Amino acid sequence: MRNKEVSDKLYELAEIAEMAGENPFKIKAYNEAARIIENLTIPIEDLTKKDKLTEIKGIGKGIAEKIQEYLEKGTISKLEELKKIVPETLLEMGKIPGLGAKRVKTLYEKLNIKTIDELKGAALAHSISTLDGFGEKLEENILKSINEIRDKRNVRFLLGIAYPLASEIVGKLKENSPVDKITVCGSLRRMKETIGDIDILVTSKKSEKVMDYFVSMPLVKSINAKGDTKSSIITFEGIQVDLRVVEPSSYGAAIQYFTGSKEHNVRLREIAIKKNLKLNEYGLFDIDSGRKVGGEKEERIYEILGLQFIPPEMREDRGEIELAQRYEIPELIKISDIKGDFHVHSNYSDGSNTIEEMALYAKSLGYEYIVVSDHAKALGVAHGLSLERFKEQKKEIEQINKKVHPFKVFQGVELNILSDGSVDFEDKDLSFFDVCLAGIHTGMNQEESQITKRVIRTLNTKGVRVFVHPTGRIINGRDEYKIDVEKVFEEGKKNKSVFEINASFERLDLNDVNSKNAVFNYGLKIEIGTDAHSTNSMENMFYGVGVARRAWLTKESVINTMRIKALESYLRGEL
DNA sequence: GCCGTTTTCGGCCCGACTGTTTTCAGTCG
Repeated sequence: MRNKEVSDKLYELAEIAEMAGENPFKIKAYNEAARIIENLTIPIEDLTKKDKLTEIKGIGKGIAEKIQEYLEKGTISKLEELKKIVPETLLEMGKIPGLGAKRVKTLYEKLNIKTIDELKGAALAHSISTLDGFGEKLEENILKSINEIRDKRNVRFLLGIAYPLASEIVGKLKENSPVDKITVCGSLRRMKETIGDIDILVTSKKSEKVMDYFVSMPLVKSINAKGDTKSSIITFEGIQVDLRVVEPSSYGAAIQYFTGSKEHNVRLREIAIKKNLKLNEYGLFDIDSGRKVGGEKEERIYEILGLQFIPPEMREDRGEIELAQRYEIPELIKISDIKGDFHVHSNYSDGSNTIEEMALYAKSLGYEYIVVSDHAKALGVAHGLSLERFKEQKKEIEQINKKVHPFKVFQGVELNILSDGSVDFEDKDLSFFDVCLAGIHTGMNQEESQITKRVIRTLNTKGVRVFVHPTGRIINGRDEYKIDVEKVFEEGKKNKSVFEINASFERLDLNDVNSKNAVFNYGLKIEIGTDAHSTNSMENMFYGVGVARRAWLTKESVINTMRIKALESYLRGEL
């Protein structure tokens, strides 16, 4: 699947075309096409072969030809031509806050500035402020930004770090300041795997008091801004938190606006225009009369636009708007649908709690079961267990199950997919377990064909049912290993394999796009497991459900929404 | 460059902020 590659190429084309001063709407079209392909779940090369590219909305004749050219020759002639006019180093300059395509172009044309170093030199020599439209202030800001860009590097925080922090702040604001309504918006509300900053929206009759308290919270490291309607702080973790106070009559519109995504909002405003309405963060207005027709409630905005309400997690303009127009938004899976955690560890391997402690904690979360899936022997660093140890474990589990009945501990195992695709134990021994999970823990640097081949061999091993953390990525830490997910899904379909959404917030693997692909294009089933190594980590289930919701999944696609009896039948292959 | 329940031509989201400006361009989200 070469979608990512093609979409990156189109983004690059858009960036360079912008620097070259091409028609802004052409650039918009390139960016739009890139984004669509990025989120596409079918391989772009298949569509190209079947000559079906232009059937995708947003891809016309021109871009289709460019994609075809790229897939065949590895280059796009238009892009190569632009590169001759625009030095690629200008793209780096464009990333400096305050410098966009227009200013970069002017700097290049008038002062022949091509690199950040040259830019710094020019700023220090005060030659930038001599240009029309450039002033001393801008020159100063450019210098400041150049110094900042080196340590900033667009940091995004993990959902699992930002979410608890946001909840804590909301709790404090409710408790200690006169807020009426309060909602967390932005990518956090959409449960995106990483978060740029935290946006909190409130209504209040005494906004100064809310702001005073907000900037004085103990977790505040520094204050960026403090005003009547907006304040902004940085916490000790380095996360920026923005707080906005809005009028109650605009609250719904503001929530909608600040939840995004940007692309989703753009589509909504386009729909509004067609209905002779204007949508902004203050409300929905009739264009002719200027009269406000909505804004207090978010649901009402969707309703007036002729749309079914769209859950925040779906708001990425990946087809959810079309679905809402047909009133076909599915009933997404909820945390309360989860009946058990499918992937936890105990102190038999590298977990820190006993099986019984894990079981009791799971019970307190309202679960009916857990699958204890300790590491098998090949993973020495995690105290992987021999078959003999698993037999001892089985005895203990039987004892615990008597105690915690009707709650049930299933005995699973997390097998290692070894470099040749075999696993820790022989095939005949796998039936010993209630369920066998398998994952890659070593040999992650192999070539794509090799990794894909070994996973396929494992999926074809009788007894192995679940493929855990299928792409191996650690967010902000390690890239996915090279694996042909399409081939693996295809093979999974033949073997009725289950794929994991690993709910550990450093992994969230499968991610939203892959999960959606697995379920909607291959009919695969998903298991959500926290991979918890201690009782508390079982709370991360919430993030896994977030990924599932972003993938549009209903509870029917997720096997650990089943009750015990149904799951037992399913694991026996009866369902 | 894309698109069409008024359109195959003429549109293409919206507002805030900043800095440079006496009415606006550029950038950003």
